[in-house]
Amino acid sequence: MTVLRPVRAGNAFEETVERLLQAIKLGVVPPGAKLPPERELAVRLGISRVTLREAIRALQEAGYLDVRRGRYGGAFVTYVPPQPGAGDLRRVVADMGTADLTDALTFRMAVECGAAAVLAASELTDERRAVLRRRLADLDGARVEDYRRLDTAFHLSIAELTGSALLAATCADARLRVSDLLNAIPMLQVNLEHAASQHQAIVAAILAGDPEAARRAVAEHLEGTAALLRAFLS
Amino acid sequence: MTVLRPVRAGNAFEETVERLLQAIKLGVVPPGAKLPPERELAVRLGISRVTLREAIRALQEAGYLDVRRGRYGGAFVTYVPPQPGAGDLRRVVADMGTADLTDALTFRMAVECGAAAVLAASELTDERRAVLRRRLADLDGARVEDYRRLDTAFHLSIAELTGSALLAATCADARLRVSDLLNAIPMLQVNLEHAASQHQAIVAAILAGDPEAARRAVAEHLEGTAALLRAFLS
DNA sequence: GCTGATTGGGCTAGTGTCAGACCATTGATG
DNA sequence: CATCAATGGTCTGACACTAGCCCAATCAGC
Repeated sequence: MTVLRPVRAGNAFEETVERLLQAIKLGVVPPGAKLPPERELAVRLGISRVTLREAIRALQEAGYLDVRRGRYGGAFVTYVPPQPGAGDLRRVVADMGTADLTDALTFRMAVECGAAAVLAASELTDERRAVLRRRLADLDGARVEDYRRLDTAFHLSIAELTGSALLAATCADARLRVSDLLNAIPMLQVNLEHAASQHQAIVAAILAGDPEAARRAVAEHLEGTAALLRAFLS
Repeated sequence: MTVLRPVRAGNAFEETVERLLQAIKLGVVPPGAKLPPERELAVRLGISRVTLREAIRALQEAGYLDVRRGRYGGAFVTYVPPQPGAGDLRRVVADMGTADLTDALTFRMAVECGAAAVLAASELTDERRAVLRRRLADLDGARVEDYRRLDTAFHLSIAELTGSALLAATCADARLRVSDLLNAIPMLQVNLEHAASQHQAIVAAILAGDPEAARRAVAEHLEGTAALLRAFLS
């Protein structure tokens, strides 16, 4: 009876905190940048300013934001994704729980594979092809501290380019559910090079209009980190 | 900025109505059956009984439910999916709007293809293989009035069998977004036979452990109805 | 026909959330 | 140095939602 699940994940405050954390951790609002003004953000999130401010204050107290008043003020992101040591990963995996982890990994695999296949099967305008190439190039030239953010941007742009807002939102959600885990994985040179060639394969398959190859390329790419994470479940 | 989208789709009442309608229209609670008792349902939906009752009353007034008091009472489903005439389809498609329709179709394509591929790639227990075969058999032997419900059950069971609650919920959501459209499509003998062979191909690919074939089979299956619906957009 | 368990129906007090108005602070600009 | 636009900070009255309690109806089984 999966359909009679809870209607809402929490109260408005909790969900807002979660959403802002998503924007911060996924690097949608990078370190040093500021969130949109409260009034505008409240409208976009579909909540009242009061509730939004409570959420912002919570994140401020938790050290994610620095809030400044006055013109040119705002809520500035102070959070910088931690450089992981190997010890962290075991803890983060344990924190999440086996069931949630496998659920999240399965979910992400299905959704991202589906998005890539759909994108490959669609007629792509030159403009959209350019966006995809651009994201790939950004990632290739990324400095280590920007890597996760640009990697996220690359993966999300695949879903966004399908033109489906629902699909984009779902992929963002799937990504967030594993972001703490990804952040805890050490970035080794071998892995980065491996990932880079996989990213290229994904883009090549999409641009070639080959859904099967696109799906396979994404599956292989995700299976790498998934296997790594599952290894920590024992 | 897909991540700064609205935090909630509506108030608790609206979302509850939507969810119950989902259960009814998808046939999770078939005609003549009754919803769980209010107290239990309120807990499962994570809302108060007051709000739940408002939603139930709305559905009662809209003719979806028949509510009876006393022991062995409850909220009984009276809704029977309409036998469509061709004229309805154009209206339903127009009601939905071009953007929402293409979004929903893209979303469903991605999510269901992803689920089938993931399921095909996983190690399936004999029990799970049996469930899949059973759903297929149910559908083959279905009477016309049960067809949509069993078709839904078949499609959803693919997502559920992956073991990912997130994926199952997402597929249910995707299905609901097109359910009004599917209900408006006349069920012609040719189409049903066509669908039956496609369903068989899907199951065969999954049981054979072939993600590529599974994805392709689902894509072909969904593309049929998608093309039909898109034709009504002109 | 009684009885008791089960279920919907209704009430109340307390908390969460909202919309909108107004105040306080900041800093670029003239 | 005065101004003013942009932004966070605060308050208020109204409405939505909740938890918990008790009432009313129904019907299987004794």
